[in-house]
Amino acid sequence: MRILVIEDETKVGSFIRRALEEESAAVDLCADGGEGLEWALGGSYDAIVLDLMLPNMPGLEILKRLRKEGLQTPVLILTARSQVDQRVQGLDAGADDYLTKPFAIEELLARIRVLLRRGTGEAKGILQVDDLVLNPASREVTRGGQRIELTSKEYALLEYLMRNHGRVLTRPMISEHVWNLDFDTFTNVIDVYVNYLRNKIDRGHERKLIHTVRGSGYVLRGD
Amino acid sequence: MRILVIEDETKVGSFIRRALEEESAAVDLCADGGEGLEWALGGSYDAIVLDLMLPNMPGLEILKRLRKEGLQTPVLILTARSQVDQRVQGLDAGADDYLTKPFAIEELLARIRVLLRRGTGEAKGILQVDDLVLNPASREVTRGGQRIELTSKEYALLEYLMRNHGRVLTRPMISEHVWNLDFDTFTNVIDVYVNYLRNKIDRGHERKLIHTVRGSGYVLRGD
DNA sequence: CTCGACGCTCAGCTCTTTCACAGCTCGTCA
DNA sequence: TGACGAGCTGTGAAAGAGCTGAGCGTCGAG
Repeated sequence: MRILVIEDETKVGSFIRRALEEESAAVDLCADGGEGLEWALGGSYDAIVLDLMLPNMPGLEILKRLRKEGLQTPVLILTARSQVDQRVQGLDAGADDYLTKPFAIEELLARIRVLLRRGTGEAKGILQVDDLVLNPASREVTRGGQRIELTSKEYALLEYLMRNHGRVLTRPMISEHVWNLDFDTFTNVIDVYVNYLRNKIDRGHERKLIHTVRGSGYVLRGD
Repeated sequence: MRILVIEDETKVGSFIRRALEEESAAVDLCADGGEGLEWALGGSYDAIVLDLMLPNMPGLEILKRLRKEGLQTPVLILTARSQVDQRVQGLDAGADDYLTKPFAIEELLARIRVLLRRGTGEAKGILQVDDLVLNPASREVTRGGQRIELTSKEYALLEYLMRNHGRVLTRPMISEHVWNLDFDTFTNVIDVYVNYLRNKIDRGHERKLIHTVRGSGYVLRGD
């Protein structure tokens, strides 16, 4: 789960970042409007949180440009309470939802989950591959009805695999989405965590869901 | 698939290289501008990734010279966020697309796929010859709906054959694009791998797709 | 402060993949 | 038809990709 937060107030920004990271998201925080636009265009994010009051470039402008470029990523805008008109303009410009400051962080998390769900088209936001089920809202994972306990990183990895099931995910892609690293670390963390996941998810099951694609990466697949 | 990456930051460069190689591309990495120009002109690449900020020679200069020499290879330029003007100049100078740093590797891969597709004119990037189908995005190959498992090299070879189906490909051409070797090694690896592919793709099928052109090379052809 | 959970590194092991090589087959041409 | 060379293929060695158990540092809870 890769999320971009464009917010100039550092306190608010880092607060949001922290909350999202505790939900196992990989978060990029950006305090500048123009910069934020570039990041959004190049970053393949799953969702964007956008403050409408920014230096250099008004948030509304960013939003319009993103949509003009054909970017479909869900955007949640933040506005001051008083600025009703901004909010309306924002929604018109292609925002998917809004929140007025000040807001409860719980509220923000909940709304982001809704947006993510909308994107995948999965019913009720629940991800399912074969008899493996992941509920992002409760962070609960089960296989064949059996509950599986995962650590934060394991969960993040599994969620990424499930949201992209059937697609081969290369190590650089995984490292970017789950670890938020944008360079090669020459470690085998990913292999290690895939192994952890296998032990918890595939061990003892007839049908394996996590498959290695030698020389390429990994793929989560049912059939 | 042969790709040239001209990028002086070694970390970024090797990260890109790795990502592309996991997509079965043959990658040449070059950290110097002048050298990069030579390579690009001499190398018959399918695509070029060009950082605009390079030592010795500005990336823009390289691009202009390439186009002046009549090279049509698709070029994806990388720019720093702030340098909007550079990017514009780059596009004017003949770049096919751009990406601003930092970018998600996934985004880069996706854009390169688009550039490659543009060349071949294939719809949605899916390659098809007779009932043999290759999906570069998911790295999946099927014949007559039947799934075929390929190793990395086998896949790279098949992709090359399919992107050039109907054309006779000589051994030096194959060796350059799939193995990234530019001299004759006096081996018969290519014959060996063509044989592997035949076993997986043509064996048991009435219509053979891989044909030997004695004294020349190989060709993938339907009917 | 202590303990356990977690994130991660590292090194040794396993098994696939890649490739060299040699003997074979088959097409071509005299 | 026979000789030659191009291409095919079975065998096995070497490399390397991936797996996994051991262990270390950090952080938060008790």
